[in-house]
Amino acid sequence: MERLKPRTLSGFMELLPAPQTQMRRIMAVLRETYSRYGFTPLDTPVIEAAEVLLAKGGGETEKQIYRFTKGDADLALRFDLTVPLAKYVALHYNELAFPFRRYQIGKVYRGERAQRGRFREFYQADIDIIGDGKLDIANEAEIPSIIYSIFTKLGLTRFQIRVNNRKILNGFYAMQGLSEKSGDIMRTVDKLDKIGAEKVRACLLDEPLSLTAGQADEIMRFIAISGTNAEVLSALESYRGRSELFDAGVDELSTVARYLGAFGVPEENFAVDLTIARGLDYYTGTVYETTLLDHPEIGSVCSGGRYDNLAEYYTDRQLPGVGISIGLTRLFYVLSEQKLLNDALPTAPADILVLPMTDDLSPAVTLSTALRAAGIRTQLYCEAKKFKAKMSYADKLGVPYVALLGEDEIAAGKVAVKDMRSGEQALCTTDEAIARIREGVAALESGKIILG
RNA sequence: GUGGGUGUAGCUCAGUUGGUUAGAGCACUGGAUUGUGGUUCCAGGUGUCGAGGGUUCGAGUCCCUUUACCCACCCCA
Repeated sequence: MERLKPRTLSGFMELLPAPQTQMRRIMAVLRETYSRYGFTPLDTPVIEAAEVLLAKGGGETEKQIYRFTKGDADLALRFDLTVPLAKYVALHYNELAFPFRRYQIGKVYRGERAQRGRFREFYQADIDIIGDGKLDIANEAEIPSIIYSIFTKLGLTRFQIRVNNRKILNGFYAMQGLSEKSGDIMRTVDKLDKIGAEKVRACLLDEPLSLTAGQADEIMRFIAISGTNAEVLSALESYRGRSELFDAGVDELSTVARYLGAFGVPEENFAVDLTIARGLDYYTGTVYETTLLDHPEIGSVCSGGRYDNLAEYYTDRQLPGVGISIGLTRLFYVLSEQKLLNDALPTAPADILVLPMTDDLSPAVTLSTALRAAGIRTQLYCEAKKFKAKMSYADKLGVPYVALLGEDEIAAGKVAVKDMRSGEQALCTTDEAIARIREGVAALESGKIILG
């Protein structure tokens, strides 16, 4: 028979059991943290009607979306979680309580060329707060505080949540008479870290932007504003009075910075940064971008912002919101590549493997049941293989403990518990075994997911 | 969509100016060792050399086409 060569599509992440366990651990931290801030879990279909996902139309989305037909139905795979949220909120408006706070961790699909750290199928972990008509500015400070909480819990310390405000940028460009070109200018300025000030200035002067030297210098002077958060905000004050939009943006940014401290985010973990713009054009106010200070080459691992009208394509109601998305697949890929994942944490599917040494499995079944009842993750090895093969299996799984049940142990009413790391073995009663394993597992689990 | 690179064993890769039967490490399986794994030693390899065509006495090697993957750009998480 001709066999097909097994393969996984490019741009689709497929993990082995141990890294999959590490991935799940990170997801668990996200769920717990989101939940602790009062967000409700949401799940929406991966497939939606193409017209729903493409309501906005045009641009990159249309080019990258996976679209297909099934019978007469024109269908597409979701390319983010925000558009499905907009549909969901518009559809279920009457049954939801506002502000509506939801989190969603799900796979999204983009049919673009796969690349290092860029996937065609990847997890996004989104949180959004949707208001009915209005949404207070304080929400825009709470969102990054959640990111701070998550990153800290994962074990990261050297990271920075960079914050800016689109109103400041749009107001500033309006002052310069450059409103028309503001989008392209922002995209160019956004590359400052990557290509440097000289090249950014050159891009501003070149086609298609073709700014005057005076305009370019004014922009370069503006984005060069840096220093502590207080210093940047105070520098912005000198531009006041020339654009209502700009002034509103400065007010918002100042408020967000002030609240962030109250939410417990240390000064060193967030920075007011005037170069942050974010590509997505639906942001209208605060924008965020989070980077790891020791790995700037990674770029943003989490970004988001404020939008004034989430569901405009589906309802007449004004539904402003603020949200952020963690690119989980990319984050995991990068952490794994940089060897930042804590491999001391157990990745075995069980805490103990019970190895029966007798033909009759009954005593082993009884023991396994007792261990499971005590909350210990237990795998029972049923196969009648050689002892060496059984031990080798335990080793490959990476289980920290093995329980040996042979005739001697059964006769004594005990079990031999072997610690696979030290090689030490002790004859225990079932209760003693439970206590010993619990203690050992608790010690193993106590580490952070990511090394400092 | 644009530009560059690479396809040889499950994985990472050698393979000389074209020359007999295509190799290594790792992984995997068995044994040394019938109640002790992770160390050591021994044994185990037909793989359409990505696919199709061409040049040649002869192609893994040279040429053309094609396809897949990788990297960068665009854009993004």
